[in-house]
Amino acid sequence: MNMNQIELLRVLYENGFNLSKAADRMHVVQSAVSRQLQLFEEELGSPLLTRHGKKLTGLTPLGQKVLAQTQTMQQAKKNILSIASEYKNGDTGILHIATTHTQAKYFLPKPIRRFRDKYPKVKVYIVQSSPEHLIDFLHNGEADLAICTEKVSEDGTLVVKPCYEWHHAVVMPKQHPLASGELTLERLASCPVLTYSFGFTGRSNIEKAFENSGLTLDVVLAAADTDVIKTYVRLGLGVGLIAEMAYDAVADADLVVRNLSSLIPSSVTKIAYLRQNYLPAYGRHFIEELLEAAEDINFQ
Amino acid sequence: MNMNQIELLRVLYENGFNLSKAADRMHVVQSAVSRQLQLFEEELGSPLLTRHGKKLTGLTPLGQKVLAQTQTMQQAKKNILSIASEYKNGDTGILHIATTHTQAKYFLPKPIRRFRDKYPKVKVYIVQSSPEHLIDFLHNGEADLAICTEKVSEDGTLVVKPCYEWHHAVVMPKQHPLASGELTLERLASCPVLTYSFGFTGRSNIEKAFENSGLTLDVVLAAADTDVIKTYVRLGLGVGLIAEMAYDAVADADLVVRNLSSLIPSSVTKIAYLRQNYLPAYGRHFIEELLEAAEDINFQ
DNA sequence: GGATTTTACGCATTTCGTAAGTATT
DNA sequence: AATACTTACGAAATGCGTAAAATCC
Repeated sequence: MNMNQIELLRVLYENGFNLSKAADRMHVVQSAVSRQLQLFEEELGSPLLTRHGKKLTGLTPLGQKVLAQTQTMQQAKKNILSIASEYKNGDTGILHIATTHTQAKYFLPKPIRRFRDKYPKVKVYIVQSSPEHLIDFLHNGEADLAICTEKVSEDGTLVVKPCYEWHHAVVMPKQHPLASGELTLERLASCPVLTYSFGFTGRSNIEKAFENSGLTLDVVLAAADTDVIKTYVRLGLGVGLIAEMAYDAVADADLVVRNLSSLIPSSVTKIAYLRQNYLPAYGRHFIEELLEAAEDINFQ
Repeated sequence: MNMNQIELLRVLYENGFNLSKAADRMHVVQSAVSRQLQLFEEELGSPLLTRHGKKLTGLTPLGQKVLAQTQTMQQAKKNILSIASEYKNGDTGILHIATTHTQAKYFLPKPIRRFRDKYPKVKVYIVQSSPEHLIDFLHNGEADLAICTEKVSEDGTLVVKPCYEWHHAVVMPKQHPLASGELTLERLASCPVLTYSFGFTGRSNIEKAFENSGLTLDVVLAAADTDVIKTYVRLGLGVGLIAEMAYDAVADADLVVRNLSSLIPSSVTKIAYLRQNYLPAYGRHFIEELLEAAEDINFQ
């Protein structure tokens, strides 16, 4: 068993069990990986992959379990290189942050700015995606940290730190009827509503609030992106249910914002990373920056 | 970076950073490991080991961190071989159980007997030691499971399952004054006491009970082993504070036993194993046997 | 027939072992 | 003086690439 065989299994998995593509990915010829796979299976005494004739079709039950182990091995290898690089190069490196549009635009700017002042030689790459994919990015090594509000299941492989608590707010044009009078779920339910797509930015908490009241929300437009929602609110399509921090007092001065903290359960944005993923010192400091920025919000 | 270099670091650590011994352990000549170490350090760009001249003296900070990673890599490698072996050989293998004398003698016999009936081809090796070393056995791969009452700190690397709850009891010769009348901590404190050594079989709970009452226990003999304690109780050295399940109604019929459940906090014996250690099916079934045997005790 | 995997064989690289040299205690 | 580590060099083993054959769709 050697590193290349370990890597091969993962690369095969990521490339539809296509030996030729896996060979390309690993910068060797097909015959080489074919041979290595044979040797690996021979050593283990059982096939790792299912075949139709010669063609590889998937993992055997054994292969699935072995794949899981190879992933921790490769993570450890990656960690070793990362640790060594940290010692050699000091405060240089890349931090891959998986997050959503809302966090990237309304929460991260300040902590990232402060982080960059302290660690000018560390590059910060924001990997933006839908919440359900953020954790995947952690697992497949495309991100070091995930910052998200929903879908963070604690399965023991993740370290999850609560970051800050926030509420939703409703935004609407100034002349809208909801702009005055008491705000109730009933009145909200009577309006066309624009809000986040399923799985985005606390959408599930919005659902929950209305379900508990036996009301149905009339969502006429769902978007992943607060700016899209605000754009259509301005066009008069309805009121926007957005994260409170996504309202900008200056840029959104033409809109009325009303807090929904008493109507919709608060959401908690969390920081997550793989327990087995080594975070260099600058990564840990970045988390500290996030938590400091979060305190400003939690105690405001 | 290859597997041998990874293994080398751990073997060096386990052999006092002695290259020659490490070479023996790995069944290669010294010059080979010397060269491999150089190559590894060269690849990482910094030394892993501190040196006085040519002699290796210890790990650098980098080496310490890398060692931690190499250990997870080797664990994963071990898991792969174990998984493959499980597929090839079915219900055969070895289960290494780290535990103390008390558990081995008074709790394990029944579940092990039942387990052996179901898995006759699995060998059960009991690695007996002091509680403080049991967890070490897990970490250095000498045991798959640990069964112990004390010193199980949950640091995230362990899976800890509570197994059964039990109390201490006091045993004494039949004519002893404590054999009749109300049992109190005061009366116990007035007797010479024989009990477990520090760190053994709930000894800390005994301490706690007396400390809370402001009483001092007069321990005239401490042993790791219930049978030793009972032997000296029979010689009249004092009363024995032992685990309730260590009293055998038949063999110990010459002794009086009195329950201390109202005086000394109950202890919980736990099952622990490394989260990252792959347990074959028979290992998981063994845990089930333990938990079943535990239920008989908990609900008796 | 195009794509994919396997097999065969020679070449290149890596790793090891022997042996000698250098440093440490 | 004995033990421990490094260096040098030839030998063995390992892994790769080219090319051709076999198989799949």
